[in-house]
Amino acid sequence: MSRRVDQPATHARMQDVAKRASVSAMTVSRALRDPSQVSEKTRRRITRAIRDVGYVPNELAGGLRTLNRTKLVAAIVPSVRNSLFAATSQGMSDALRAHGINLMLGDSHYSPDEETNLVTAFLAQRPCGIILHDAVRSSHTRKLLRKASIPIVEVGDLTRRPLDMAVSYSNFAAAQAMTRHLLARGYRRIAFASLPPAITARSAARLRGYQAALREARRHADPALIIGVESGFASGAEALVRLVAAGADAIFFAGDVLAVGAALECQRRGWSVPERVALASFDDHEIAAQVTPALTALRIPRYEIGRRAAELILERHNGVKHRKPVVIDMGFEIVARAST
Amino acid sequence: MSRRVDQPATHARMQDVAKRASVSAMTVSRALRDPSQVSEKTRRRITRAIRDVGYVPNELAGGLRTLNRTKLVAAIVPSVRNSLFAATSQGMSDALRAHGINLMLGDSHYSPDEETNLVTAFLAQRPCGIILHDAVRSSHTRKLLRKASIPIVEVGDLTRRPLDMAVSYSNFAAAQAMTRHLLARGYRRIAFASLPPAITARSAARLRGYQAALREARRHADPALIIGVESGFASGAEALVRLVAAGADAIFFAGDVLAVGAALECQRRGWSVPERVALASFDDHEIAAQVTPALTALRIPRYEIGRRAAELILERHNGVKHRKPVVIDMGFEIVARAST
DNA sequence: CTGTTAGCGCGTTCAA
DNA sequence: TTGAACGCGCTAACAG
Repeated sequence: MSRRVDQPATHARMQDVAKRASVSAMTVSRALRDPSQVSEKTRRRITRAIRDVGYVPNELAGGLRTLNRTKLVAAIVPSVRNSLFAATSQGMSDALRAHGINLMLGDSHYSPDEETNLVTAFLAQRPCGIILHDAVRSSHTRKLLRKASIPIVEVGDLTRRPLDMAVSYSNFAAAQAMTRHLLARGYRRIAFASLPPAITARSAARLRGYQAALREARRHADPALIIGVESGFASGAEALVRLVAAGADAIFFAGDVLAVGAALECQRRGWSVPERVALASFDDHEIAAQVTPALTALRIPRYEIGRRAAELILERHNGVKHRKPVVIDMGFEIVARAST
Repeated sequence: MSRRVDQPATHARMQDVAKRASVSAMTVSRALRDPSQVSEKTRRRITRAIRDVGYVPNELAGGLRTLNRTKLVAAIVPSVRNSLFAATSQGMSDALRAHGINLMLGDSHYSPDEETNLVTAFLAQRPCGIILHDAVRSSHTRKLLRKASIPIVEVGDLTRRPLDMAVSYSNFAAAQAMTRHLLARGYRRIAFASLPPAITARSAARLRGYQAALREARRHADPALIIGVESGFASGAEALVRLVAAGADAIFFAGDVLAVGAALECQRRGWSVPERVALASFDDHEIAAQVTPALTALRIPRYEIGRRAAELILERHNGVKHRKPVVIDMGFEIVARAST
């Protein structure tokens, strides 16, 4: 060992491998990145030496030298544990892993400020790409992102002017489609319950979709039938009671598991669905199909969105030139079930 | 700019900031890491210059220089999207963020081989700590982990001999406690349904806990009442039917959302719970409390486990010497509800 | 309080 | 096919 004594134990360096294989570090480097440049015999000695000393290449140093970038893609979602965003994260993770790139994941707790801080913290790690669920508000941060000149994908909603690229479904179109579905089924007093302002941008787009559908049908949106509620099953149950009291004959729950909470509350109260009130859900959680009656829901391709977003970054990484701006609409689907 | 022309745009360097503020790079470095060492006036110039050029410190280079480590903690869970593991990931993420450290997250898809590959890929990034949900089997990989000489925390189960540290609940004790609960309620033919072999280690520990409780009560475990099933609501429903047919008067679902699936199936069939059959769940999913009747469940502090695991890494990082081996039992709780 | 020198581990470039 | 020198961006150690 040429290393200084008194040093805490650390990883073996390429140099250590080289010494053991009686070659130079350079040859080890080549053997790892393009084995064809190294003779069979030398290669075998090196491979052995790598195992012997337990060498793990230092991507930190390598990244600094080559691109000043790590083989990491950073992603920011509103919540790590929320199963909807987790599905998207899974899509990213799977696609990236297949190409030897790893995922750096953080969440904003639905706070624009935290998101801003996280962006900076992530950029400091020099990722080779970044995926943002929500649009970044701070103009300084947007500037930093552009300056980073790495591929950026936004996935929370379709946007006309992405920072760089966007992969999503349209919150507006999805809400509009579900409202049309309810109108087509003959419901006249369709209520809309969505999450609180924290996620304004998306909630607002959904509300506009709902209103647009009503307008098309020459119907007036009764303000008493539009409410914002907290997340969670219990909130769904509460919203149900309030909206039925306000005369709703159908409720479109535009977020989280609200619709499931409402469905379970109907069971407890013995309210028949959809006779007394019809229920529709924004996301098709696995549980939505299991309650009685099964819930009509929008199926959003969340996993696929994550996968596609990661693929875009990989493509760019491999030199593919996209004609900017790239905006990919991954669509959605209405799964009509017994609740409407 | 001193940078070579023809170079693709890239981040500003500390040098660029220094030039703009008419100081040396070293002063910029100090202003960032210990502002008290720099005069007020200089500091202001530097702060301004940083904003002007949109400088984001390069942790890649800094990490290489200081510790040969990034400010990243790597974590490997069986599945990114599964809400149970996601809760643990959230705990890690929150605790780390509070200390300016980021999370590198990957999943093994429940495969020991993929986990092994991922460990190597992660170590190559030189994280300052690593959190593993499942115990690493490959002895070569275990060797690499030890050689990395970074804090390692295992969180999937309590173990006698952790690689380094462990934070978890005891799968054995939890299953034993729930089985005792069912015995105390007077059930005589208690069935056990758990997930398939992929997660053997934990499933096996749970099975042993179940068997131990029966033995204590001088009861024989009827092999017909012990089954392994796939994950998902539908599997829970199927298992319910099979086990009731086999004469079970209580079923302990030792994994995933099986118990919820069974509860919903009981509703559909009009089977009264717990009269016809009692149901108990391993994890206290939010939905477990919402179905009718509400499910008795084990409350596992998954978020807290993630948080504590991250904290252990941070402590070690800050020089705290733990008396090895560190094994922290975070316990569990039985939430008795109407289903038993 | 501020600047200079040197080098973290690797890969590019050039020479042998 | 292999090796030596240099530098990626930053910071520890030492000077001034």
